[in-house]
Amino acid sequence: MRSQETSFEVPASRYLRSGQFAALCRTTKETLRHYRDIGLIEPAFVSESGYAYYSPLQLGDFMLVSALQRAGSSLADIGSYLQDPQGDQLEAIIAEHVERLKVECRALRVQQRFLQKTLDRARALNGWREVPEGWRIVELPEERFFETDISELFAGDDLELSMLDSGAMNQMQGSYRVGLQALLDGHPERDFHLCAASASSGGRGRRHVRPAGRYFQRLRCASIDELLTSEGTLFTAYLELVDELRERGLEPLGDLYEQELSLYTGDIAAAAYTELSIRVG
Amino acid sequence: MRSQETSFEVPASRYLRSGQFAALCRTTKETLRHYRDIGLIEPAFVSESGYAYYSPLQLGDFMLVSALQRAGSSLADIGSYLQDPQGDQLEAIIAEHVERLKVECRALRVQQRFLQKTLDRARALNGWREVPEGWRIVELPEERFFETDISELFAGDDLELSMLDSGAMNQMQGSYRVGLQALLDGHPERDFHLCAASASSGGRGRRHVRPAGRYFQRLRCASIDELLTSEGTLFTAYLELVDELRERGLEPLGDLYEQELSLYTGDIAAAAYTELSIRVG
DNA sequence: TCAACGTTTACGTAGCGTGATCGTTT
DNA sequence: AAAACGATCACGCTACGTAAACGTTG
Repeated sequence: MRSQETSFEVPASRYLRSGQFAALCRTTKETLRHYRDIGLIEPAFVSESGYAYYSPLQLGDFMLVSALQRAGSSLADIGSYLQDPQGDQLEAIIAEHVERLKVECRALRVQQRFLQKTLDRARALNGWREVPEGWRIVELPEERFFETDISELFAGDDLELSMLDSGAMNQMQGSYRVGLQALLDGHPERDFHLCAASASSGGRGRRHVRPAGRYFQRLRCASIDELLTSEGTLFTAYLELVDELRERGLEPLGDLYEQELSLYTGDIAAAAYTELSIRVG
Repeated sequence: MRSQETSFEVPASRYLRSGQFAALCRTTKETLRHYRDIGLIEPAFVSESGYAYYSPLQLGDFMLVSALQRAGSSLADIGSYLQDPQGDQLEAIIAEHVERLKVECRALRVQQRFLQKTLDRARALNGWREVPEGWRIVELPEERFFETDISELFAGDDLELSMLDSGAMNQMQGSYRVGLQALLDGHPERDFHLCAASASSGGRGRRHVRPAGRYFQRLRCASIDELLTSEGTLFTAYLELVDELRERGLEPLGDLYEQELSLYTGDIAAAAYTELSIRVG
């Protein structure tokens, strides 16, 4: 347990065996062994019995490798960069990868927001299980968001897909607002808005505030078939909602909000759940 | 090019072929095909000729899949979750993965800082190429950082490794401060500090400000052998620096700062570069 | 008719994980 | 002497990528 070819005594206590070093790097022995096999990170020395010993300083090497790896380099590439650590090549590579990591970090935050929203919708849909009647009255706090007027979409003949390109990430979860007056007039399509809690910088949406208050809330289950076929009568469900309100002696006091609750849209015939909310007296 | 079994006419223009949908998802056709093979994301319908058509709505599915995947799920698991989108299982899974993404996002930022620092060090080391004399006088701005007193480490017999466990990430890049008086007394080890620009919340380090001014800067190249063997004379290089200053008629006016510039520590015999800075009149 | 695009099949690849078997350290 | 740890070898696995051969669309 002592280095043979070096000129000095190695204080053994300062070196780590593969398992310990793996724990320090928060990885496994096998990964370290793989790196040895391809000549990426060699142990500081190897004992006569074949045990590999690493210096704690080599944690820096491992961090460099794993950072470059997550930034998209192959282990082979990383190995060749490390052959000449002083070269400009490594410098350029790192500079590029710092940028990539920034981008990936932003993407991660977007994905996290997406999952959080999906989770919220799943919980909301689960919540409706305890309301077999399909409606309820709830107190909602004030909420602020950005919105885009998409009334024009219903004027033309076919759906404009270009909007999916930019900002599609945040707007995939459908969330809509219909102006109260247009709703009462029987023409919801004339004041129809897409709501998004996108980043404050994104898009040219306008701010909107949904006031706090008592809301009549209703679960709506619409098949995609219905949505695709009912060209003229796309909004009948909205109009029926107004009738339903009056039957119960409730007066609509504000705009109508619709929130998608569906999770999986792969099956084209699957049901699409949405939550309708409208402020009442 | 018309769906056979559905009861309504499909407006073909609203569906995307595999390549288009792949572009929308920012992935490749092959990935989509793989997902078809394992039954993860099926196309909305398949034409008689065998072409797969996807609905733009399915972008949501793809995003859910890729978000869960990056959070650590296998495609097989994701597939079984999606079998029952309403179940509590998916809800629990997502909740867990939101947490994992948060953690990974923090780790990514740490890795990015690490790469940035590595890049800075590489550039600094490259900069010394144009200074063959090995020293120069530079103007440095004020800099603030946190530091930990590690004088005790040099009192005991062997190096304390426990500090590597917590906060090792930010402290791997060696950056040290030696008090001027201790330096002039010939005992640098009595006032020795580890500097780290860690997150403001991290650790119980104390703040320190390096004042702006004219600094005498010197590149030092020490072999790891030297660092490991020279138990008592670990700091001779510091003391020689003070002599060197006086020979040039310069008076040391502040603490000594040492900054690691080495990139690759894997080879035990490799040289370790550090940059010494001390304020002068 | 041609370019661009699509599908299927078969096989290849990177970065490890998983035993099984054996030796080492404490 | 036992339990924990480590090494080596061979094979397996996931999530795709690639090449070939051929059909489809505009």
